[in-house]
Amino acid sequence: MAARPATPAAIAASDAAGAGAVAPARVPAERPRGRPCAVAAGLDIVGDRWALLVIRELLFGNHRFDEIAHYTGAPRDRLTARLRTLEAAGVVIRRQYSDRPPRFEYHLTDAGRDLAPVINALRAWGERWVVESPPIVVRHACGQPLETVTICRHCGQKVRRADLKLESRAEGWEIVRHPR
Amino acid sequence: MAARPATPAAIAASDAAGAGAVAPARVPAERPRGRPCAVAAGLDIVGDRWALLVIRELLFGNHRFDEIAHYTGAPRDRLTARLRTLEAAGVVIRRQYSDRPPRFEYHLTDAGRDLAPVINALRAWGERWVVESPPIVVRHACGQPLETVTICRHCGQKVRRADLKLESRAEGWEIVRHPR
DNA sequence: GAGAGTCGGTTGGATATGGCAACCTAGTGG
DNA sequence: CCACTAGGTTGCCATATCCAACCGACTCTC
Repeated sequence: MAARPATPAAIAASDAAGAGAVAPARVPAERPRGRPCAVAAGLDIVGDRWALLVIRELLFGNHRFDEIAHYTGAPRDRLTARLRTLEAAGVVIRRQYSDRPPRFEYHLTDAGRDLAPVINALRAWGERWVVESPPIVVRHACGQPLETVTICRHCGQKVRRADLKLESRAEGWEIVRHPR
Repeated sequence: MAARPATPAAIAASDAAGAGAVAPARVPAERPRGRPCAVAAGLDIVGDRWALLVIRELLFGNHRFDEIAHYTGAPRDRLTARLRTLEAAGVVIRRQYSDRPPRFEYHLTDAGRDLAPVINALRAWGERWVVESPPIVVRHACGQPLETVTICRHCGQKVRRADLKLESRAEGWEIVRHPR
């Protein structure tokens, strides 16, 4: 598996190095509270108001600051800060495409592209439970509107909640104490 | 907090009657900017720092205020506020299980349970790109650690990004101007 | 019947973050 | 010279968030 640049430690380190003069950033540093969990760790990176929308636009093929600002609706200063933290987390890379004047584009790394399933799951949920009619239609190669099913890679069966067994490896953070 | 006008709450209620009928919902009034999009609409409901962690715990079987506060690490006042907005959005319901003293539990609605794929996708991403070793192991019924694949329901093929065709139905919000 | 503990919150105050418009720099085009 | 573009930065203010402390209505234990 590829490099894993996104550990909170790495972020904290690169932030301390003081590369940019921007936003003191909400770097995770520590999450002393709460269950240790990959979900929480992921949310530390993409769990704010704009991050996933930025990544949506990058997946759509909009790579420039003004495009992203326009299509997400994020305030420009927030966008600047978020792009920096996403870069520090290894989710996007900033690429200069013009020397003079200096101009930049933002692209997804492998880690960033790998967020597509998260966004698709969220889109599916939003379409089902929130919006009236989908403002964006995603079609699969087969020509039909995309409807996704999640299956287990090992056995090929559809994943149902009842079929999952959870096991906590963190002491003091047991799961399901009262399975009500 | 401006109570979110019972958008999806109505859906859950009318779900029984409404066959395949979708959402008498209206797109959240309060996102005047940015591309209209089910992802953004979803994030308006579960896109803050704590919402998905709360839902994670409810999926784990922890239904009481103190449990949720402890396992998520959310400050109690934030938790109160988030539970209220999630309730207003129809994602959780608040259930009294004791009259005297008054005591309450929080449970997921169908809409809330339907967020499991989002959380699983996020867990997969976090395990791959953020954490060193998964603090929680999810096993499928087949006995193997769960690894998920997303497939298209129509054709059964694995969904790859290159196979997706996007089509915006919102005027002025076209997609992919430079598919770089 | 005194004291401690449980549960589901509120309250107050400090701090961090977000939103907005205006501004800046270094160019290009006319 | 002027207008315009891209990619931000700055200042100001409003709101959200964090945290610890507190509270009310019980129950449990001694």
